[in-house]
Amino acid sequence: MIKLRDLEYLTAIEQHKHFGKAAQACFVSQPTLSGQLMKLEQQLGLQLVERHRRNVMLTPAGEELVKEARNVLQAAGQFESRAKALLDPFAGDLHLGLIPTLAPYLLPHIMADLNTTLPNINFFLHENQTKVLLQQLDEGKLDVLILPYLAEMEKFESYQLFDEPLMLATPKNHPLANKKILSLSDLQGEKILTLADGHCLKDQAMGYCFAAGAKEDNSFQATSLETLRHMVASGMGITLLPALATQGNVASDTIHYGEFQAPAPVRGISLVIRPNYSRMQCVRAIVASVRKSLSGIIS
Amino acid sequence: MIKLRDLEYLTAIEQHKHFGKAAQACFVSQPTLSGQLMKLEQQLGLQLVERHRRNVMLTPAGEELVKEARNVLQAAGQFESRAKALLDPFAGDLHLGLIPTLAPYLLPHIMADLNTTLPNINFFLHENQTKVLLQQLDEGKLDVLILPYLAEMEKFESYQLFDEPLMLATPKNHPLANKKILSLSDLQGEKILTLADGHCLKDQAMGYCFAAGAKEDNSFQATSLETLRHMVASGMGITLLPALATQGNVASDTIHYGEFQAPAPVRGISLVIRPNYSRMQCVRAIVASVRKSLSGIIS
DNA sequence: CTTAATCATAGCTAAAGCCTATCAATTAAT
DNA sequence: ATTAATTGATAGGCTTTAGCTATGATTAAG
Repeated sequence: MIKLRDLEYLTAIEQHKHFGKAAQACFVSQPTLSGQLMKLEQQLGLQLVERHRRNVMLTPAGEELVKEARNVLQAAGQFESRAKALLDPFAGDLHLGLIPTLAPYLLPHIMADLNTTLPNINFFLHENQTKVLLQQLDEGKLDVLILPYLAEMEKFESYQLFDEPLMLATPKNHPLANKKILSLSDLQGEKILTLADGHCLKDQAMGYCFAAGAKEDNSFQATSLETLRHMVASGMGITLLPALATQGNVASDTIHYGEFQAPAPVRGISLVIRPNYSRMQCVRAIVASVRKSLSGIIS
Repeated sequence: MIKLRDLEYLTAIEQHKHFGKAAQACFVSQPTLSGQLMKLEQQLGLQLVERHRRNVMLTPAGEELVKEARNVLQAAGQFESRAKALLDPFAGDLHLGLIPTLAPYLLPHIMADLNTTLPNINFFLHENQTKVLLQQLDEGKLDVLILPYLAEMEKFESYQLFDEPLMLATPKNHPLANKKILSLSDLQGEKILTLADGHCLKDQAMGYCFAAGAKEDNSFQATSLETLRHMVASGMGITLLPALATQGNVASDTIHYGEFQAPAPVRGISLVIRPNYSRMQCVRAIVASVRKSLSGIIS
């Protein structure tokens, strides 16, 4: 296998037409350069340099190969400079995955600060259900997930970001809308509107509801939180909504969002990465940024 | 300095996503590839590979650098294949220098065989006076000279090709034209037409003439052999012409070419190269070819 | 004839690449 | 659940090689 150093020696010879000066330019001794060049010639099986006391000159083959050598060295230089450019741990593309019940309500709160603290990161946002996100994370298509932590994620590495309370969404005229102090047990006997299968929010919310003695309203399954919200607004039932989705006074004239007393149902939002993920500095910065952004919004 | 082998390891990892298989593809052991790749990462200061038991994947930086690495390796491959193509010692360009008093008369005899025996050599023909040719040979602008050997060429390497006799060119009606047996001493008292200064033929011919007691005709100096020949044809004098220039019956109706008896004046035509010239096989082939071509023409 | 310049040679050292053997962690299977 | 197999990392040792200094040989120049 050819060696880059030898190509440097060859081009130096071409440049200086003098072994001593060429060696000096390569920061090696003259015998070293002489020897390596001879080895190169031997390896290639052809003479590259005509050696005369007063006048070193390249053979035609040498001239030809110097051109090729310069190409190789230039490519190698580009490799190194590209590597140097990639050295900045806070630069490059980063693919962030979020679930649909979180993305539209969380992103407005966090993107501004993320773009400020990591100005050289290009964020690509991917919205998908948990199962898909985990698959894509594992495959390397995604770098970072932000979603409710589940036990099945233990093979990954995760950082707790914040606990998002689940609020009770009821029509304004619903009996529970007036209850000052709300507890899960108040749900006993209620029928709860739910999201479609596959949304982890459904599983989580219904987990709390079942435990409290509520039932799923099987007559309907919403495919998005907004659909769910509109169903509540039109008086078709009640449901649990994550706190971030209740902010901004959306439909606040027709829907009442009730807060449960402790222990309130929550979903623990975490940042999830592959173990050994290469850009830990970046991850730490994201964790810090998101926690900071959320600190004023969710206790 | 980056090493090409490391780039091969990197691209192999990218291809196989598996250390063992990548190592096998590179014909090294798995620990070797692992270690070298780690060293490369350390050297660049950035992680290129995410290592998982089931699933090796490249980091974004790794993906970027694999592209660069392939560029480098491709350039290196081109270097090697170019070197291989240059291996043929009987191929490539060859710059041949000849003097004006030889080139037009010799080349027709030798080029056919040269092109046959060295079909992959491109001959470039350069016509100049000896001094210029030697200078250009020394500078590497020329590869091979064919000219009369002079003592000042001893710093070069030379191969005797043939001895070219000098003939006496006289007008048909000149007294010496009828002499059957011609010797140098017959020139005593004659005035000899000569070439311009700088042509080595002048020095050689006049050397013989002076020794024989002839004189230079200072009233005129020809700038080419053809001019000289025409001057003889028009009866302006006599001169010595190299044998090859007298062949083909040029102006044979007005000029008589007389052959000297032994020891006849000759010029020894040699092939001259730099010592250590790289294409000796080629040179030997040329020497053999020229000798062969001339064998039937000049004893 | 001597001096200076220049490339090659000799002998040595230190580093680097590579190997085998083994470990540790994970996955798959009995 | 325990065992077997897979896979990348680690340890230790061997061999090659790139590099050095010192010196030699040859040529050009004063």
